[in-house]
Amino acid sequence: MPPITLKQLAAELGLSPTTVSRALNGYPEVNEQTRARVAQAATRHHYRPNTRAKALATGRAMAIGHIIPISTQHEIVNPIFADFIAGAGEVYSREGYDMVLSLVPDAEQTRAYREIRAKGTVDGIIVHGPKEDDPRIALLAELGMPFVVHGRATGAKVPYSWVDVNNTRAFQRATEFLLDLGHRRIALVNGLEFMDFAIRRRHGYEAALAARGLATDPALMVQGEMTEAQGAHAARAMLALAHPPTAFLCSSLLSAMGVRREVEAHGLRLGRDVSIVTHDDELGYLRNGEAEPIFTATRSSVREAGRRCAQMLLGIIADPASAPRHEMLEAVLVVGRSTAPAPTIAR
Amino acid sequence: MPPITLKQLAAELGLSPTTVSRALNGYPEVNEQTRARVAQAATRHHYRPNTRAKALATGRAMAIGHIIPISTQHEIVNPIFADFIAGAGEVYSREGYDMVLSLVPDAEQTRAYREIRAKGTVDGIIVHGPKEDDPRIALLAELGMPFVVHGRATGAKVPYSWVDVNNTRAFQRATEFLLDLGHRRIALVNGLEFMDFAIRRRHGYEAALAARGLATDPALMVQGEMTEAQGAHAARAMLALAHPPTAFLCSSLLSAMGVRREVEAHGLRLGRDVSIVTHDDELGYLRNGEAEPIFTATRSSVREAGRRCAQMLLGIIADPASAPRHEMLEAVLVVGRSTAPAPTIAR
DNA sequence: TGCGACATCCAAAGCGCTTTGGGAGCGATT
DNA sequence: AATCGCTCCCAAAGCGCTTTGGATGTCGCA
Repeated sequence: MPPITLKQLAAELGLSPTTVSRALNGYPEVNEQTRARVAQAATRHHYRPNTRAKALATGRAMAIGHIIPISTQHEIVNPIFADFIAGAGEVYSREGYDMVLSLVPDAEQTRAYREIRAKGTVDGIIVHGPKEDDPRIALLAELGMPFVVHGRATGAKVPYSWVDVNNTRAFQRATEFLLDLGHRRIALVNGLEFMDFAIRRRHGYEAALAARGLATDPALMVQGEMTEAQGAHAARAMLALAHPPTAFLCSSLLSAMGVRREVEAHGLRLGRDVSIVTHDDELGYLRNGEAEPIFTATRSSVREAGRRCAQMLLGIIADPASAPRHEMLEAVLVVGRSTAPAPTIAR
Repeated sequence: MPPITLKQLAAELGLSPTTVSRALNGYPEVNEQTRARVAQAATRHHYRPNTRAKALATGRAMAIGHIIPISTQHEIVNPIFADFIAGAGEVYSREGYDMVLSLVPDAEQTRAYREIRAKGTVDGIIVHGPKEDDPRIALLAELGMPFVVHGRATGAKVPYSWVDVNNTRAFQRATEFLLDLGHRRIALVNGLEFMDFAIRRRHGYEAALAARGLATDPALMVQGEMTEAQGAHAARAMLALAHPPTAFLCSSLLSAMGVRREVEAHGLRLGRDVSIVTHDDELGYLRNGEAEPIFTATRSSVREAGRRCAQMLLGIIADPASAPRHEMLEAVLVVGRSTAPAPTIAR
């Protein structure tokens, strides 16, 4: 049994489709009594307007697109993503929007965005995982499609709307915190540094060191996929150095867990011999402790970022002519049990 | 500049919309030469048929819905999900389908599925995270909407299509493996046991023990969210027992990492004093080692499951009258460095 | 009594596409 | 020369909704 249509509903009520449509959409030119009758019949039949037809008639798809770049070189379909989606999804379902995902191979991005525009399945787009000089931004701007970037793209020439965490400041702050504890050999276990966020994190780290007159040491800086193995590998290599680091700054909880494992495998104690500060995205299934954090961390909810992005995009769609919007989220530095003053006795 | 329409394209070519449509869709009643002209003009203008209009005309939305239940009690928006989506997404984009996600609070499931059906935004649905006696299955069957369940729902009364890992056999096999190594005190760190997969895993574990005439010990069985903390908590409690387990069977790599941490914190050595076998979903960003596995594991790619689900669903949509389909994926037992014969000397 | 104002409803067009039901043109067949 | 059978194209209807532009009826007021 197919779903009931507006026309059928109208026929049953002895009304015209016009009136029923108006009644349901709250237009004034309909008797309140009739409106009530219509509403009642609608709920009785579980009537829902067909989205495709409505979209065609109104020109609004009532859907937002999330385009996930998939490349052979790295995984963007990552732990961050699920939580971000969850946050954005909350907003969409509250506002009656659908969320459509497209996985697009890196090579076909231009074609894909064009196509999505032409197909008209979505009213706006959220851009994930911006890289330095990301070409997608200029493309979307040119296509005239509303969009919000989660993150920023250093080097973009056109203005655009974004929601981002202050990665630079967060990592600068974290580095300062470790410096204040007396650490001088601080390692950076970063994400892939063609990703914008990773670039900014490194800048923050470098700025903090520079402010104290300290030079960076390439041997203490790695970049890569933010996995547990990455952390373990990095720590293993660095702890074997003649001058090993006394502290690690990690880009994700997973990396931090890898570092912790290797630190402990070396017979060192975390939060005494070695300190770790990590960035914590507050992922649903990867918590940094409960009430009290385990790792000292720069904490910023990616789910909240998802909510903000979604909200901003809906705002832009409602008022497309408005100026680009920006929202900077500040990460808070929460102190856990993974940091302590630098050991004074040389190891 | 709005995207070009069929009509405009036809006008430019001096043809009727009918002919252009047929040319583009490969119908035979059009001159090959004209078809070529049309095709060329189409690509030149980046023409893409408007999905909404096409959907309305054909009655096919060319989209698949993934409904993610969100409940207050636990997170289904979990690490599994991103990888599953990635797998399914591959198939969809290859076949020209869109993927639409809806986050639906547990309480509103019935309403939500009805609504999705009536709105006509999708041609089929993939059901995530089935629970015991999951009501969604009967509901979808009644609505006459094509669907495939990722997993199964013990106790469902109607026939339905599913793709599932043989969780029972996997955990039975893993338990036997540990028993063969001489372990007698084997702990089970399971997922939440109202989830179907967790129930089956427990059954497999119990069956293996029973087959050797061993009783289960409630003190060695926990269930919960599969996080690193869960593993650590469970291990801490169990290692403090008078008769601690010599082996752990974990439902996820994260739990296993938690167990490992606690084991090492107790000064025990993994793969000598204590063994761990875990289930490994082969998540993109949570790898169990590289070439050689770190943990001995029952391994089954959730991304592959996503692909299979998607493929099956498209098959059902193509032939809705066909009988329900089933696909059982077998997990392989891969041996890593986390298992060894049970220590003979009592600790 | 007549007229404008208002409230309430409806017919029809249109969104961009597919699809049914022809119809014109043309060479081949009888 | 009339007919048949193709090939190739088109007009028009329809998918389910919104929206413009009336139509009808009722009421108040001069």
